[in-house]
Amino acid sequence: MTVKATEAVSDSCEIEFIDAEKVKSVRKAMKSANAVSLLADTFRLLGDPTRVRIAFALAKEELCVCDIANLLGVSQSAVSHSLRTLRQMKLVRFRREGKIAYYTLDDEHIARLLDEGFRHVEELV
Amino acid sequence: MTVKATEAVSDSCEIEFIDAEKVKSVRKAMKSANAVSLLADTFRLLGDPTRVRIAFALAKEELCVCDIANLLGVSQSAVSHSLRTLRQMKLVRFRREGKIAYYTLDDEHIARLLDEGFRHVEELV
DNA sequence: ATACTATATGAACATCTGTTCATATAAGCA
DNA sequence: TGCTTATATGAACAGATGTTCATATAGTAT
Repeated sequence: MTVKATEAVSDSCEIEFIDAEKVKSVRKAMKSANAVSLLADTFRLLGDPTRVRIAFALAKEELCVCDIANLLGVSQSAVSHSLRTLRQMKLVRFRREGKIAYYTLDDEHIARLLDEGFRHVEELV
Repeated sequence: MTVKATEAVSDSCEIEFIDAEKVKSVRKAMKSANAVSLLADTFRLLGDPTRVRIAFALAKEELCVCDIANLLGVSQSAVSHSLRTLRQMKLVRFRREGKIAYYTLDDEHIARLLDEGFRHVEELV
């Protein structure tokens, strides 16, 4: 079902499209570059064992920086840097109580991402 | 509610724990290092705009390498490299039909990860 | 066989990322 | 005022990552 292309990329393949119909429908459903970029940023932040553990811990309990560091066996500085990037992408939020900063997940989507993700990897055995 | 610690990390904070109870309960719930590592790998793979778009496209339609490359405006080589890493983490699977390799998402978890993720970023406005 | 083509892959390169170290800030207490 | 401590952050460095380029492989057709 090879069909002529309307806008093929020169470097990709010689023939234009194998199935132009499917490509067209997917192109129509495709998310905006901005949404894709934000989502990739979100996943990239979670693409690190330390931050996965931080996020998982914060899904269970509100915790301060010090307790997170001790829980994970990671330096305070490393945790603080990680929390900053997580904060910038709105994955976590925090409140200050005197000297202590308490962090939690920012919304339920993140907790569900973790759940769904763990369900996936548990199938990998 | 500061309590004595049983196993604090020296480099993290001077005092041992702010709230040992919460830390203890989180520690009990914590996933294995292996599961965490696999999940971080999974997220890291999706932490790239090109691969997010590939995964999203494959959530909609089964597509060959050539059509993915044209759809995204990316070189065939880049797509093939990306598909390889996605394949290695069991995020996608493929079937061969003659010269052509058709790819799809490997399981429903990945599609749900994308959905949940997009729902999160859409709240970032 | 040869020619063509869809896909795969190794190497190289520039860019990005996570941690460490040192230091700064800010809050509580003497 | 000082002293202590919980957190934040900038700089730097080693290691990882995505793309490109060149080339290899595998399947079709002549």
